[in-house]
Amino acid sequence: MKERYDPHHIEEQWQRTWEQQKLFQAVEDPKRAKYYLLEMFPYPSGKLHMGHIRNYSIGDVVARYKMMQGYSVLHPMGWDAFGMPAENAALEHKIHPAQWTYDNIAHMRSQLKRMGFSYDWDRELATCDVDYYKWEQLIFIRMYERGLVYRKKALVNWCPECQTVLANEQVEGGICWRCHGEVKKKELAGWFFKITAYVEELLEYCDRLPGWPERVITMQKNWIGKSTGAEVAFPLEDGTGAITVFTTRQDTLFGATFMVLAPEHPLVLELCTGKEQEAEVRAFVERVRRQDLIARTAEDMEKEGVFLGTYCINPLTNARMPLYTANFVLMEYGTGAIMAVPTHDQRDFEFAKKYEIPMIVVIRPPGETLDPALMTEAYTEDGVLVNSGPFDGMENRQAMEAIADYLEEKGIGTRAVNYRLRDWGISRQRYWGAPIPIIYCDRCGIRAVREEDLPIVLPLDVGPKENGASPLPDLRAFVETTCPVCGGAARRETDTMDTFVESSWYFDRYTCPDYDQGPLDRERLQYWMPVDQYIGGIEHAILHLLYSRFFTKVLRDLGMVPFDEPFINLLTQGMVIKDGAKMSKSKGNIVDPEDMIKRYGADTTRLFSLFAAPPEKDLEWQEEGVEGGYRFLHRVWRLVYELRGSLSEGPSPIATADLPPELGEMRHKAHKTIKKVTEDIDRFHFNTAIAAIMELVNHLYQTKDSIEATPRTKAVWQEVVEALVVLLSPFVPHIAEELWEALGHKDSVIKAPWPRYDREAITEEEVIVVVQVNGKLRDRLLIPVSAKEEKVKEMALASPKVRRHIEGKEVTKTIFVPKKLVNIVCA
RNA sequence: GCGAGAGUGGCGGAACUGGUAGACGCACUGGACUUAGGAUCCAGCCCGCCUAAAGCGGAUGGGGGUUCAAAUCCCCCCUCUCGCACCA
Repeated sequence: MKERYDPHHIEEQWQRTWEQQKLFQAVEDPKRAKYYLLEMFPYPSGKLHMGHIRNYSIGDVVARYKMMQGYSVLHPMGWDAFGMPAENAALEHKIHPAQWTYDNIAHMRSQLKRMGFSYDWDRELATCDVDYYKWEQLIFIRMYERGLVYRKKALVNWCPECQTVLANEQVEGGICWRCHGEVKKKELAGWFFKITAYVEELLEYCDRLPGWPERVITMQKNWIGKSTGAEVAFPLEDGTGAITVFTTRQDTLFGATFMVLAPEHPLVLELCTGKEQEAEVRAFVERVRRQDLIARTAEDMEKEGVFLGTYCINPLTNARMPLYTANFVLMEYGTGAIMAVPTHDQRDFEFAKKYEIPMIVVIRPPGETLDPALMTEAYTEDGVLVNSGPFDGMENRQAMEAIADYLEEKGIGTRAVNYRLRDWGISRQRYWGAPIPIIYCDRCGIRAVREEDLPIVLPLDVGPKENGASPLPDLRAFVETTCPVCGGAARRETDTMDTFVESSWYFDRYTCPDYDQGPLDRERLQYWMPVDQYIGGIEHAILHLLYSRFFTKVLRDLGMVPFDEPFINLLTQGMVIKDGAKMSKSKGNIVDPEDMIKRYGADTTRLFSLFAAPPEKDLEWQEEGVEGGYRFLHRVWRLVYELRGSLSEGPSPIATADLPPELGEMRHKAHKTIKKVTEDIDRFHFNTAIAAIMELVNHLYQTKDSIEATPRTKAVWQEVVEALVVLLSPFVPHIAEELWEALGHKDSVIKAPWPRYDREAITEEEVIVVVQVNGKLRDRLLIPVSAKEEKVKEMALASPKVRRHIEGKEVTKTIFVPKKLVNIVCA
């Protein structure tokens, strides 16, 4: 054993050993309980960043810990390898996206290996491999057959920068999630996954995911955005039809005084045609359409609209209601038309004030009356109905039900449910993605590729065009094909799939990455899935996590997977921060993991990222803190080095009972540490687990020189130092292996069973009992645990420090908490 | 505006179900060893009174409450972070 700890000397050596011995190979062993630990796979952007290091260090602790506990562990790694950056790099560096991607994968793979993560590399997959995406194409076809995929022309989110369509989930406040550019609206045909077919189940199962963070669940529920109310038909005055609206406030129906249609609503132009307002309406619609998305949905956007020159009839009051079109009504939600109740909806109120539309109060606040002329804002709270015919005097909550019943009876409307969730648009007008397996035939229409004709291989002999556009539409060899039905000439779809499709099922494929009879090998899938613990960033709270849940349900209904939800437990780790801001190139506050490894080694890098903050919180990267971790590892090394002569050769049984006090104390401390570290890892408190190990090391330093080396001492030292090394191993595996070997072991430390604490060793014989007078700490007493309540109270009262404070006072009460405290209350 | 979470030393953070506030680490200060040390070891390190110690008092964003006892529970307020945001 070397005198000094030298991480560079040992780390790569152990990494080679692990690889050669295939120590982390996952095996489907029916005799053992399985544990599937998964971290979100990375996009191969070039090199690892600190966020990756943190994510994967957290995962590795859990994986190694579970392995040592005897679980059969699956801990895989792979690459989310399709996507835009590869195309950008292609243009910038004149390199093919595939080349760029595979180069990056090679580099990042070596970085991951250099960190010593316990992956089963035999299961590695890259989503841009045909062997992966061909199965995705098969799933697409199955979904198409079931009507879960459809094509439609729609007003979609278009990112001019990325030159592609984005799904709703991929637009954050009008900004592209990837390039942060402004998103426009554009009319375009594309393919959609019918995620709305599963909306109820996705919502319902939110409450059956107790292992997920509350806030992720909340975000998903909000995104799904279920609201219940009614659809009501308002007949047009001229009898030519009706306008249907969705409302959650049917209790305010008697107060609806006008109607508003979204500018994109198909009836807008039809209704104003031939009216004197026509020109004005057309101009308004044009103007709103040109407004960009962000401005139009901004909160402070002035509400404006124009009268269509037409009226509806309120089916309950028979009142005439003018029809408007206005910028604040969205075509995407509900029916694209609303009934407006200015007295009880703030938006309608503002609009009505501006255009001087009549207002009728229909809900009276408790003990008050409202005068529309005097109102300065809408009254949106609960109350009692007025001006509502037969419903007058009813509580509005009840009126919601009563009026819904009434509408259904009269055939005017029905109860209805609305969701914000829209179908998932998956067409991307990009090259570097999985081709959508569809063929257009002039005679037979749109046809799915036949299963036996799969895969539709993405041609690699072309790349993005000079202007960034996809080369596929111009590539005759790709586009020109034959119709699977009539055999005549036909064209291929040239859009590729959203890369979120790949990441929606990769975790399933890890269970059987070599399976060639279909997407998934049921037997192996059944053994491993669902994922026991998933770890990744909060930024996927909706996107990837919602899509994956949806996909799981689809695959279940296609008979491919036998479960409802993919991830039992989810841990969302915080960001890595430097100088108070997220690490980013533009801020210039990047710490490159590569530098950290060069300077301190992988173990120190891992140690700091686990010690500096609990996983779910943001982590501030501090160089001094890293130094501290490095120092600690040196300290551990030196401890083992100095004790190397005082250790026994083999294990020998030890009983706490007959040990001299300082040895008993040492065992006591060691076993308490085992307990603490085990409990802390179980609840992901890695920072306090490491702190506990540090305390043990400090204790050993304090006692080591005062203990004589007798055979019995050696046995205790051996036990304690072994425990120390084993406890450290999930966090800093390389140094642990080296020390484990120095302790005389032939097998890897990962083969050592996770230690169990000895109940007897952690039993306290004496405890410190705190004595308070009127809740203030006055003394601490060392008291045998066996001491009875009366005895302890007696001792407390006898303490001079206590007596000083109760002198001359009357003791009214004494609180006794066994093994903890005595509180003497006096007047 | 709505929803969620968080405010603890100079800093990162501890404190599981109310029971010693500040574990552990960083930074800082002093000492030892040393040719030297930014290596290592030991000690100190919330604030105030006091030369110091003992002692006493104060302290977990602010204010109030419950309790023998509150960082922890309840109410009000302030600040910050995140998510949603004209969703009818």
